Order: sequence, then C-alpha cells, then structure tokens
Amino acid sequence: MKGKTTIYDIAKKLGITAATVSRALNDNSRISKATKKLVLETAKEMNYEPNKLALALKKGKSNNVGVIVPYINRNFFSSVIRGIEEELYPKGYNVIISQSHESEEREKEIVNNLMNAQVEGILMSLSKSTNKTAHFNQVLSKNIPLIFFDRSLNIAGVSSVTIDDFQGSYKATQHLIGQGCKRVAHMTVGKELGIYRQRFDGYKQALEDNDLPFDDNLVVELKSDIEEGKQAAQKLMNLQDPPDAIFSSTDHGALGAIKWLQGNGYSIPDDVCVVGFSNEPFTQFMELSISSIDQSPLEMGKMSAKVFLEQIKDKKVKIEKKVVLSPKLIIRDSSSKHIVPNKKAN
Amino acid sequence: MKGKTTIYDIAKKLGITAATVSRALNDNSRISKATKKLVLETAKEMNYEPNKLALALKKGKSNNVGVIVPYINRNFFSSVIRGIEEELYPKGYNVIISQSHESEEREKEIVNNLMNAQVEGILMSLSKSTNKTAHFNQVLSKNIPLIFFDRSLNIAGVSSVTIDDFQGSYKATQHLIGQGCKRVAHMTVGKELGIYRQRFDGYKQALEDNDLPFDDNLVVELKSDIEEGKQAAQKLMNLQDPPDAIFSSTDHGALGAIKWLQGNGYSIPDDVCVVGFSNEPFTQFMELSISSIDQSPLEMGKMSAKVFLEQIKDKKVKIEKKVVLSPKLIIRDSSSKHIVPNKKAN
DNA sequence: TTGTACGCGTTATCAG
DNA sequence: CTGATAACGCGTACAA
Repeated sequence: MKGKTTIYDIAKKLGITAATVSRALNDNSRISKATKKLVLETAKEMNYEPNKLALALKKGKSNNVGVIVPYINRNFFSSVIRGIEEELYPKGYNVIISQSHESEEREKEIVNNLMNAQVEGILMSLSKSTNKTAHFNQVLSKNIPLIFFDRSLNIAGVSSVTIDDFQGSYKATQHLIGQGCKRVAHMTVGKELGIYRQRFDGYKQALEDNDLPFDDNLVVELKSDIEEGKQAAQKLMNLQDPPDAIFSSTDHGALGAIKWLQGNGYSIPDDVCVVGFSNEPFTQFMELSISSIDQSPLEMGKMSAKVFLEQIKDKKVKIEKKVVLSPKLIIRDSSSKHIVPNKKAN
Repeated sequence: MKGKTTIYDIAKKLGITAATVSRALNDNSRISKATKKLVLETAKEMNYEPNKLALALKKGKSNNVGVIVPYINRNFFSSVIRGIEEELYPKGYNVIISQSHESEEREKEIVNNLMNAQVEGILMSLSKSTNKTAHFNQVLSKNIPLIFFDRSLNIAGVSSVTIDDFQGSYKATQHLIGQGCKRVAHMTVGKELGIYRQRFDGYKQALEDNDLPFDDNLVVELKSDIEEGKQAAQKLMNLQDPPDAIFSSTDHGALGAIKWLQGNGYSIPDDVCVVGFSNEPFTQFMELSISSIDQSPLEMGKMSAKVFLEQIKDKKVKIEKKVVLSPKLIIRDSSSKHIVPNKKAN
C-alpha cells in the first residue's frame, strides 16, 4: 500500500500504454470516447491521484509560490498572507511561507532556498536590515516574478504593492490639525525603512500646508514598542512647549503614549489627541478607542497575488507594476474632540 | 539564461560524467580528492544549485510539510505557525499553509491537494465543522505523519498537541471562586469542538469541588464575538439572581461582556469579575486589562513540529504521541479584587 | 576512482 | 486514435 497508483499501473491493468492513459486524463483530443471513459473510470476506481512532483519536474512548474515576511504572527503580515492564500488557492497554487526575522542574511538564505524549490514566484516584504539587493538577481534573471508588498525597494523588474504612506500620514496630521491642534508631535521609527521616512514626510508636508511650523523637538524616534511610547510621551510632555497632539507611526507607540498620558493626568483627546498607524485590532477594542490608519492588509495580499498572476500569465512580456493602495483614516475616540456634537455618538 | 545549470552541464564542462559530479556534490566516499575539489569549484563558479524537484521525485521526499488552519490571520494560529516554521526551517523543510475557513469540504480538498503535492507530513487544526474523518485515511495509509494541534480528534495513528483545556478552565474558575465569587457564569461556544466541551467540564468540576451549585441559567452559548458577548452579559445580569463572575471560553466574549458591564454601571472587578480564554494580545493592552488563559501557541507550534520530526525519523515504527501542554492563568485587572492590598500595584 | 544504465511519474513527439 | 520512446534532473546499483 505504500506507493501510489501511477498512470502506469492503470495502463497495465487496462492493457494499454501509459501515454494513452495520460491523454485520457488530460482531455487530449486525440483519444476515443470509449477508452477515455474507461480510463477515467478505472482511474477513479484505483484512487489515482497525479503526482505533482513528477508533473512539476516535467514542466518546470512547481505550482508553489514563496512568501517571505519578517514575522508571521504579526497581525498585518498574517492578514496579507491570508489575502494571498485566498487569491492563489483557487488557482491551484500552494503558498510556502518563511520568516526573515528582519535579518538580511536569513532573507538571502530563504530566497535561495525558495529558488531551489523551484517556486514560480516570490511575494515578500523586505526585512528591516536589507541593504543589498544582489540576492534578487538570481530570481529576476530566471524571470521569476518578484513582488514586494508594503516594504518595497525600487529595483528594475520587480513589482510592488504598497500603500501610500505619505498620504496616510498626511491625512492623519491634517485630521489632527482639523481638530484644532496646533502643535502636532510625531513618533517615528528608524528610517532604515522607506515607509517610515514617507510617513515622516507626509506629516511634515501637512504641517507646511497648514502654515504650522515644523519643530524638531516634536519628532522622536522609537521602535514599535509600548514602553518606548511611554517614555517618548513623557519626553514630549516635559518640553517647554509641549504638543497638543501626537501622531505615531505605529499603533504600539500610540498605545504607550496614551497609557502614559492617562497615568499622568492628561485627558485624551481634550488635552492631547492621538493617532496611530496600522489599525491593529486592539485599537478599536480599547475603552478609549484609538484613531489609526488602516492599511487594508487583506486587499494588499489579494492585490499582490493578482499582480503575480498577471505576471505569470505571459512571461515573455516583462511587466513591472507598481500598485499603490489608498490608506483609510479611521477616526476614533483618541482624536475626536467634541467640537461637532453630532459627529460622534459613542 | 533560462535553464539552471545542472550537474550535466558541469560534467560536460569538465569532461567527466554526471554521476561523478553527483558523487562529488554528495560527499560520496568513492571519489578522488582532486576531482571532488574541481567539481565543487566549478559548481560554485557556474552557480550550480540543486533542483529540489528532481531530488524530490527521485527520493519520494518533497521536503515540504502542509499546515492547515481555519484562518491564518488569527493571532493564535499565526503564532502556532510561527513556532512550526521556526522549528522546521533549520531542518530544511518548507511550510505550506492553507486555510480551511472552518469548512470540512475545503479541508478535505486541501488534504487531497497536499497529498498530491507529496508533502511529508500534515500539521493541522481541525475545522469546526469537521465530522467525518475519511479524508485522513489516505494520509495515514501512506504512512504520512498527521499531527493535530489545538483542535484534535481521537483517531488511531494520529498524534496531537493540545493544551489541557479542562485544566485551564478549572484554574480560571477556581481563581474566580478564590476571589470570593459565589455565582460564576460561563460563556461557551457551540460544542461541535471538543475544546469548548472540555472547558465547560472544567468549569463545572471546579464548581463542584467548591461545593457551589451548578446553575444552567448561568451558562450561555455564543460565538467568539464581541457583540454576542455584550448580549450575553445583558442576559446574565438581568437574571433574578445574577452572577458575580463571568468566565468566558473566548477573549472576545469576555471583551464584549466587559464593554456591556462598563456601559451599564457595573464595576469590574468589584461587582463582577471576568476571565477570558486565549490571552489574545488585546487583553493585556486594555486600560482594564483582562485576565485570561494563555495557550502558549508558540510552544504548541514548536512541539507539533518536534513530534513530526520524531515521527519522520523512523517511519517503520508507528508512533502516536499525545502531548498535552499546561495552560497558564494570567491574572489581570478584570479579576483582581483588592483583597490583598499589595498583591497588585497597577 | 569513475563510467554506464536505469528509474522516479509524467508529458510530448514521433510514428504507426 | 494509440503505442513506443525520449526527456525533465538527479542518485545509485552495477560494472569496469
């Protein structure tokens, strides 16, 4: 019972040849109705299932795509992956996932490994520490579609699906200003990643467009970390001229800030308005729900998958598609001053 | 530039045969130091990478394992997957993930598909609606390790890694009683899944062991849903003899309950103590943090992977391992009455 | 130590 | 319409 039944088995049983069986199974035109029916029946009867490995070796197509994210158990990434899987599963593709742990070395290794596994495409979010791009040459030169999502880098031949971080940031800042805030602080993350740079730029631009001065003291850098968010808030509020709003590039930073503010007698949003980024699930659950920027990870995943499918369709044509999704500002308690009474009920 | 360099290419270049190249690459003993070195050098020079598909077909080993979960973007499942990936990656396995969407039909399809893809093992959490187990026969009969995690079913030949849901539930209830609560309500989920049945049993047993009466009115069934949690809380508190504690089988149910209670003048934990289940990230972030049962998903994933590795090691021996992890009760604000003043500072 | 020949399961290209 | 044969890339008895 070990070995699966092969087309050869069923050929032998029927006294015909494996080639004929193959044809019957593949709706080949050059086959008689009768034998086709016969083959199909006995195939079912013998529980025949095609060996995808053999097929893969033969065709040079594995029906696998590789997905690389820093960590899979981060809500944003797992949601993107969900989108990818749901789009690709109906098309017969299997999704192989790996985690780079934000390490360029590991990312390199994984890309290598995926290429050996003959994946038909790689969909990934760059690791924070990735500087060099040499490890992508092998995949591009082999004409394997490479798609970056969220964290992208401008490389010839690679497509990308991102959100407009600048715009999201701009919207958030604009919203805070619209709430009457005059001194908007910004919590950012190390600028290794372009996305944080763009969020910073969006923030700055919104200030400028509203004739508000940019103050270096109001910008503080931290990791996406609650503890650091607390410290940052403390630092900001202890300034001579403290902010009346905080826009954080991460929800965790925003959360930390809120916790510190609440613990130190500040009223939110009346004293300080806060907006985060990412729309992590917890932001809506809080008693004081947190305003945030939604990145629509599911759509990002689906879109990435679609771009892949498009690209795989005709590989002769070199497509390089840059999709930029629009972020949505979700206004919640943490930034809703009761200026317009009927604007919010909760 | 399309085709990869094969051992045949490098053999031709060196004027030797592919077999020799293969031997050199595989540390075979029967080869001279000189040619071995030569081969290795030119292999590197030509950017040779083994084609895993060919290798897989040859050996009947794909180096892939399949992982099936209901939805990948649920914190618990994505954390388990993280554990699995981190344990298996160093061993050279790739992780293929699929989502059952809680549908037996889809689960069946996926199992089939994974078998065709020649995976070397399947690690999965059953879908809620799975009743029949016929689709597992093919994997067991082919001697492919099948490991259930979290949601399990007793099938001969399949290993499982679960937590002791009974114990977790017992601990939670015991804790509530220890806080002085006399009427502990329980929110459960449809008993299609054994885990919720066991949680119910643990709850009941704890009551019994503390000489507290079991009251059917205090048990309400809902999905893991905030809205339903609210309704359930309302229903419970409107009883003639309302509860002074709620133990919910899910964190989302607990959250809903808390939101309703807070919105209706109840004080937590003074009027009502609440404990959830799963230790979702948001439970610790709330201003009023929520007590919960931690299921250590990461360890569950790692353990599942280890069981798989053990099983694959010698396939002659039929191993059937049942690992039961101990859940941890995490006591937070929502159930910490200020009985012992110095017990909690926050 | 190396070469020869075959097989893994499938499809494709020839003939017939 | 069907059968024989080669090929996908690799590993490995067997022979030399």
